[in-house]
Amino acid sequence: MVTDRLLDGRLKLRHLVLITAIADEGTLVRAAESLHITQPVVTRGLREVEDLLGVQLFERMPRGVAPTQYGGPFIERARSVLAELRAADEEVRLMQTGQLGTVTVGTHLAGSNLLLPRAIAALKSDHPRLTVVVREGTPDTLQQLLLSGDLDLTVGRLSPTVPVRLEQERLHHEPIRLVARAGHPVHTGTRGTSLAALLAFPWIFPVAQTALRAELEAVFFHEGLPLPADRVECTSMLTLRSLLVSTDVIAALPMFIAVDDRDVKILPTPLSSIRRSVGVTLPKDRAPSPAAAALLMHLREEGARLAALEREYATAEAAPFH
Amino acid sequence: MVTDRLLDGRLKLRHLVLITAIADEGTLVRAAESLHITQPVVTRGLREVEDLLGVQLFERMPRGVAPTQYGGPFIERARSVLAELRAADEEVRLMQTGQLGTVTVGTHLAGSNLLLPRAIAALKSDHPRLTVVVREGTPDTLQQLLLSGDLDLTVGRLSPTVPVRLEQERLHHEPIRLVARAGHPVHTGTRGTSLAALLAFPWIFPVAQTALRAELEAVFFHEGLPLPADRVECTSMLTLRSLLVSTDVIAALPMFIAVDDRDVKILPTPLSSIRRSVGVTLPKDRAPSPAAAALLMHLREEGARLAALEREYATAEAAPFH
DNA sequence: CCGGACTATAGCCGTATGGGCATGGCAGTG
DNA sequence: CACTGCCATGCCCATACGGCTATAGTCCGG
Repeated sequence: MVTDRLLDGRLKLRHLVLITAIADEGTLVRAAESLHITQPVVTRGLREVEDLLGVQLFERMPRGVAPTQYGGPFIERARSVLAELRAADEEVRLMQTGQLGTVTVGTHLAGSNLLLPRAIAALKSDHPRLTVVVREGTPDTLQQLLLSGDLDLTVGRLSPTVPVRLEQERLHHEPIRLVARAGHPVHTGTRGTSLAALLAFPWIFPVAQTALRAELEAVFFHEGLPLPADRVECTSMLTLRSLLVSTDVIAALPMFIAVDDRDVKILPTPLSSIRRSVGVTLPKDRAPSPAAAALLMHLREEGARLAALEREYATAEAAPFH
Repeated sequence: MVTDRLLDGRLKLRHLVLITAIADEGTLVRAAESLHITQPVVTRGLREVEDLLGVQLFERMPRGVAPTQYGGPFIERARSVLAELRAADEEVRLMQTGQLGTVTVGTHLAGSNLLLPRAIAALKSDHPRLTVVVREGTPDTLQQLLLSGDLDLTVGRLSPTVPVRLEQERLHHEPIRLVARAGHPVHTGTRGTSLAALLAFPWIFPVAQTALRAELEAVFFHEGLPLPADRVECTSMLTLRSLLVSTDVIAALPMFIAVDDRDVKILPTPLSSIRRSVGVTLPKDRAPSPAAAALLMHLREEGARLAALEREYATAEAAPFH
């Protein structure tokens, strides 16, 4: 395998630098100057390469040296090798500063509608060459991917069960609200909007095993109510919204998803116990890549902004004239 | 200029080989085996590169090592650098053996119709990747180009004036014959085909300054005849042939050009004094490039073949029943 | 809990490397 | 003819390079 004459250790990168310098300067003396060494060293270095290749690279002339038939192509190769190395160096540096690279982020519904898109947008305007990969999945799938190293981080509702080797960071609270379509009878109805009254309508429930589902069930249990009899379990956000606007279904949605949608109205029904944190989850042991760190920074920024927004909404809801 | 961390002399090609070996083997121990060195050397070498780059290239795991985010791209770069070097090596070797490269050959009419094309064809079937450049020109132009190094060699009628620093090599004799078109009156005429009788027709003469022209003039002088009154001087072979087949013109042509052409018939008029050698001219000082040497070899081969052909024709012409 | 498979660290060593200086030779040029 | 650029050669020297051995540390599987 190491049968190449060139790669058996005798040829050094120095030699390539030397060759290109000679080619650039046209003279051994000037090449020596440009490399801050003495001329005999250049002569010897050139000799070494030529002996190694068994070929004369430069023709010696009274006014300097000129590439031979072999020299020309070889010089070009040398240049391209050096350029490649410089590029490799540059690449590493860019990756170090997070200007180049890939960050793979997992998400599951909560946080993915506002927090993540905003953070990605901000990240991209900072570092356009950064690649962001977003993968959707259920929380436990995503945790697997995090642990196996296929994901840099996940954004979403923080789970109460803290898996070892993963750490969570809260970014903002995103309250859950019950919603129904804009023209839904409940908005004008006389039966009120108590949880019990809403049991008469069909519901969309979060699919089992999600944190939100568990919380929602806890609410019903806490109020001593049965789960709605007529319910659909749905993971697809698109399907969910379609059902929501075209039928009389009731759903529990993260507040910011509901707020953003004109065809959907939030019900005043209190769900005080459901107020869980949205944040990022990332592996505890290994440090995030620079790219991941950059995204994380923007997630924190946008998270803080959303937290401020939430406080506004909270006070607005508390006000009597709403 | 030498500000690159990578190229300041600390990074060695060894390191690149090392990195790729590690990537290939997946284990420092196996990499060490494949390089026929001991494992600590590999560990240290890897450390050196990582320190140099300020980045971890491989993640150490209990069962071996795995490329990090930085490692992957860098390994690819390293591979491509090494591949480039191998290619450079290969290229030089191919050029050395004449399998790759360029040979530039000059030619002026004689020899260019059979000898050169055949030699080129033979060369190409040997070394398909060899580039052959053919330049046409007058003998003195070509000699200039030979001396300046723009030509590797020329093929053509050997000139009697031997320029210093150039040497000639005879390949075959190519006799000159007088020719006329197939239906030309001279073939059936009663006035014979003596040179004197031919003076009545128009002629095409080689352009001044060529060896052939001088020789032709010498023939007329020797026989005590004036030059034909009606004559055209022509360098273009295409034009010449066109005139030859469409008019009653007489021309002097190298035998093998005439032999090859069905529309043209050779006149039996003897031109004994015109029988000059065709051969190659090449610079005396510098050795021919491998590519040029390869072409030269084929020129000699084809030259010998043509010389044999010439002997056949000569005996055929001498025979009484012709 | 031990053994096996890796990697990491430390210390050692000969020699090739990469540099310098001085000098010589050679081909144009004034 | 002497001068001026260049390149080539020879000799010298410190050091870093590229190996080695021995050993320790860590994780996993049985």
